[in-house]
Amino acid sequence: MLPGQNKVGIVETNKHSLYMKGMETKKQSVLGAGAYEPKAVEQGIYSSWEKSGYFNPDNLPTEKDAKAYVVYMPLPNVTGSLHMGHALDNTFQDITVRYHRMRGRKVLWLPGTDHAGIATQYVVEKELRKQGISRFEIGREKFIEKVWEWKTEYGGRILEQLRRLGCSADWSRTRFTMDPAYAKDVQKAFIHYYERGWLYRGYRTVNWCTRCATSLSELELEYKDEETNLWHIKYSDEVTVATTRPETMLGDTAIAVNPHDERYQKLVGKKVTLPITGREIPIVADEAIDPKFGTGMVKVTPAHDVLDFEIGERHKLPMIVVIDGRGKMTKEAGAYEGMKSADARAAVVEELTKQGRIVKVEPYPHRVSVCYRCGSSIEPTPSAQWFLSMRELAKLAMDAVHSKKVAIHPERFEKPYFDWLGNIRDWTVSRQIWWGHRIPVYFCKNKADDEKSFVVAETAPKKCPHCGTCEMEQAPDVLDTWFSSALWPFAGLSESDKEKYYPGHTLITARDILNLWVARMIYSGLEFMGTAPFKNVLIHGTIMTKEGKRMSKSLGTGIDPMKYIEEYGADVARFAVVWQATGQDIRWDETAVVGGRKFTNKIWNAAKFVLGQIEEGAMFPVAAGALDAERFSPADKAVVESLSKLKKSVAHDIETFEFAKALREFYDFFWHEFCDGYLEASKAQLANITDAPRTRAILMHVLYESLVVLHPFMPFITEAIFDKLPKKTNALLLIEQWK
RNA sequence: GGGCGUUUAGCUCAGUGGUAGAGCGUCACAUUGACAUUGUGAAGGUCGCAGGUUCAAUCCCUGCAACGCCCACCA
Repeated sequence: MLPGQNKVGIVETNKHSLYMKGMETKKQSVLGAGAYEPKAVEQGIYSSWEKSGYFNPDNLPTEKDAKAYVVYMPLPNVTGSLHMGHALDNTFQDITVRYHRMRGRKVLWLPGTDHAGIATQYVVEKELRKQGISRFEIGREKFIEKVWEWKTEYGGRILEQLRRLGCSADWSRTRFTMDPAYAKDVQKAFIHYYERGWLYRGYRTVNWCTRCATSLSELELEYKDEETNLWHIKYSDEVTVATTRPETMLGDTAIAVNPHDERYQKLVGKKVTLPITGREIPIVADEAIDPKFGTGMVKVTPAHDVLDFEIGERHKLPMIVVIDGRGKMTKEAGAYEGMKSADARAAVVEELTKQGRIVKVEPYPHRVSVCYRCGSSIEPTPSAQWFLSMRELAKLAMDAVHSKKVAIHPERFEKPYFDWLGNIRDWTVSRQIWWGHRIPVYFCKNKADDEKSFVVAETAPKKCPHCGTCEMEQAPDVLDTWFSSALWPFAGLSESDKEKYYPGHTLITARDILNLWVARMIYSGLEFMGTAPFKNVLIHGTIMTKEGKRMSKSLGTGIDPMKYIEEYGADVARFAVVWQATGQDIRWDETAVVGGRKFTNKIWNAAKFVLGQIEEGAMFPVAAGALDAERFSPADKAVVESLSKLKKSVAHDIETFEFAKALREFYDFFWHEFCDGYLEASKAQLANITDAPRTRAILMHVLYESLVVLHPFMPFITEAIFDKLPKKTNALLLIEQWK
């Protein structure tokens, strides 16, 4: 029973009221006299849903041949807490999931969390640092223990928040990407790729975060604008290069020019002396050089620039490492050893200036790459890493979308998808952090220097095939977090579920992880399961501040959806989000929350009115025959027809992912046609003895159908009202069938 | 350098080849009435700018501008 509710309350007689005539003995609405109070009922309703077991498709009272409808939840990071993006994303998912459950499908919404390697390690390291502990002091094993502790304590928070939002995911199947069964699939995938010859080890210049001390893939980089200089440095009378990074010249092993650049063709094959170090380096010709930029001559530092590394490979240039993995100058940097690279830059410029070699300094706006997790600058650094060849996998992913086996909505997002896959480079999948899936690779201890003395296997071989004596040692690297999340649609399922609940139907997410995650799930599904993991990808808008700025916790521009849930209830938060989510990016507007609040009030009061009119013994839903269409008044006819049109339209909208449109249509119907129009008209009809029974039936009919149609959007208030309807069974609106 | 998106009422946004719409806000009136978290009504828009197609353009085409986002191995 709701607070403020009064089961025995009697409606006061009202002599001035026409429609109340003859109804003095009617009971007050079972919804009581008070306003709707979401805070008082939402948690209770949610737990009755959970207790019912109907979030689990295996418990649904579906027809034998009911088709499965599966949605894989985009994995929130264990470090995360609910933000507006999650609220939008998960409300959309919940709408589709609740809708299809009501349409009789066997619905599974699979939830889980991602171990989020770098992000989580970063958070826990920060926690430890507060206690004055560095991860190196306590060592790998102990550190990982700490992360697990942290995960146990905080990792479930976001899932709790999703419950508060009303998400009807099957929590009994919740997976964490480092659960043993999941880890098994990750290992298998690694070994599978290795056996196919697509996964290989290489020593290359890769993107390296100097703070996290690990490699990163290109999708894990972010960019920051920086004002720097383009220094023109004269190496000799004939050779002047332009660079933004003078300190790396200490590691130069060539000068490159475009082969068609007539100015410099005669220099190709000659040598030049590198200032400061005095080393002689060759001048080579390479197509990658743009003759129009700078002087048309480029210093080549294969160890500290990804493009230069490739030039180096083509011309078999040596690599000289002058900056280490922590961003400090190495022994190779001579006098600059031990300096931070930024300081070395200043020192090198100073020295070159002294030597009169700086011939020009131009201010140069530049974009530098930074780590997407910690924001530290990226230092390209050579290291031994594992790479996944993307040629075949990218083809699988492209074909799936070209053939429309996977449809991306809106279609324009196909372009960035194809652009990325079409120009893809091999994926650096190894990371030098501790928190994550350790790669299933074992090295021979006795031939530690031999890059080829390893075995790829699920467990350490009993006997080392390389030396025959050692116990092999597992490689220290872990996998890129996205390597494991790419497997989510099947690795998140038990073996028997893989048969029943793969593939899914629609993946709903924001555009920022289209390639990082969605593309990788598509080819992983195709490679390992033989089918794409879903038929549709829905990319929704991004929620920004009202000023059009990105919502970000660190900038203090974020708005916490929990605030609205706590203050006005989940339905209002969901309403506000969906109301605004028309497809474009959203500039968050508080007035949508106001609208939602007013709307819940409207629904509650309309229901109160209808329930106050029904007679003893009346039952929901109304039998079709009771509607007596023959005798419909124009108002009756209008509302019944509108409702039936609305129902079709909302169903269509949900199936085509037009959630905002659906909600607005419902809003217009319910508020204006039903409340402003029919409810008012009904008052006169109820006062007339011949019209009253039919009118009551229509009121009941419209209320019932409205609850059904609105439930996917605003599940709590609709369930709260449904609960009070006199009806034959005690079933939940959650599984009421939308017919 | 390339691509994409947006530009409509005071604010946030829908929308359509033929009198321009919503939410919120504003103003007036209504108050024992399911609901004042309300009702009725009103004010408020050369639909970014310039061309073009058309009988007709806010909508289609071209160009421009502003804002935003993404991609790129021009150092």
